[in-house]
Amino acid sequence: MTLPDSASATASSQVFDALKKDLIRGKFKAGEKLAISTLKSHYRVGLSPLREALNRLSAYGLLEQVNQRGFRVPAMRLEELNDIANLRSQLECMALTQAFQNGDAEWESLLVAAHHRLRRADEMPEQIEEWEQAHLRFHRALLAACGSTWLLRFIEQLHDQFDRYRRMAPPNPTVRGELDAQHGTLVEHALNRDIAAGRALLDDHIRLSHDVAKGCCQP
Amino acid sequence: MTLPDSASATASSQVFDALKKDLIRGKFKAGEKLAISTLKSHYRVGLSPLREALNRLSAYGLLEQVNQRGFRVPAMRLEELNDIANLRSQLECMALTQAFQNGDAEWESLLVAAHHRLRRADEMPEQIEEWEQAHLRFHRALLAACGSTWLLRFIEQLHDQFDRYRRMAPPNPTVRGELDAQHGTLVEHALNRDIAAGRALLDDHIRLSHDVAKGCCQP
DNA sequence: AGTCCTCATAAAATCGATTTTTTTATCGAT
DNA sequence: ATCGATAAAAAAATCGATTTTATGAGGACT
Repeated sequence: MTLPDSASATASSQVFDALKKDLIRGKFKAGEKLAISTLKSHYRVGLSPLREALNRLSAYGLLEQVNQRGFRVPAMRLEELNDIANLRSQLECMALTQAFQNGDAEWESLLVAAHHRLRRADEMPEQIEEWEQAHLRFHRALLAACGSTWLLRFIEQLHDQFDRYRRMAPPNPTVRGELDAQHGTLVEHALNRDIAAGRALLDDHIRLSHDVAKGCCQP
Repeated sequence: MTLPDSASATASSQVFDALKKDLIRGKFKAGEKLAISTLKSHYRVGLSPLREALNRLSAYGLLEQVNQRGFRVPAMRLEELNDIANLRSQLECMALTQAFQNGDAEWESLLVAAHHRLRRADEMPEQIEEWEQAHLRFHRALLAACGSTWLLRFIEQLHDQFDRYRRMAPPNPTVRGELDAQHGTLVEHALNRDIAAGRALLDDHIRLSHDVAKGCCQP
């Protein structure tokens, strides 16, 4: 008897998820070449599902593939971080505008709920992964009502890219407190449908995270 | 002795390219489920490279993958076409602004060259694939100098999505002539660095293509 | 010394077969 | 007749082995 899993995970998708998480977490060195046989034993999967996951990850932009010489973790370049942060700011402000216009009561309550979970996670600084997940979900919830599937897709992709840099950088408790406070204010602006204030604050928020993330490129 | 190929293509990347082309061309029915064994014999490749290509294509958004039940060609929905066209317009106008600001002489000459090739292709209406390639390259060249790798990446992805709809729609010779003319005017605006005119025209251009492409959803 | 070749090794890519899961077909019970 | 269970067939996913290609060490030649 098999469990009625939400979506019975194949080995491919499991190792995809695990690898994605580890790549964003910074478990691998930037620029490192991945040794397939090592990954195989580490993630306990066969060659085929592993290669399928690696192929998906390079199409997603978390790996680089060169044709006859395997897979490589992308380098961390300040120039690219700037590109990611700038674009992220533009796209998220675009989405915020639409979300504030289209969002209904259901959106509001999901956003408030996501924010509540994030504040709970703020209180337990030792559980990093829980906070990271709550944080990602909060930002998703903020823009979820924007109405554009493709915009959300690109924003998610940029967010993952951005996090790869941010999580590599040394933490800054002062700034961290400020960032946390901004989340609450963002919710207020959302409930007030104050687009101008929301955009300005989200832009600040990303700029501030950007400053933190820069710490990973020039030590 | 092996040929010093530009980048020795693996079976995976070859079938990826071929499948991508066929998907955009509309060789498969929308919503169709892909029969792996059929593809295998059609593209003359083994299972592993084929599956790797399919995985890449679903990460790219040209296929949908459901975990234990294979790969499916995405349906064509008017709503999605609208989303793609809107976002494409926004992102391309963004890129155009930056390209007009940053573009140097090299950019100008590559753009003029790409336009020249496109006009040549216009003259031979029977060679569709050649025109399609020239057209894609022209639009790439127009925005190439924008300076943002990630923006270009997303635009390329949206362009592929858009083309899947456009190429399914019945051709409209009248509009087609107008669209062709717009390409020339876009080059003029680029050389004049007239950002406002360029954005307005590019927006029109996409809107007009959008109208044509709509023909595929409601026959 | 430096460059170019050759061979040995390691890694990537591919194949064919096997295992697992889904889909379809069949049959019996209500 | 419809529903549900079961068995057979088909398809997807995975494995292990093989083939192909890149990498690196050694040696001959200029």
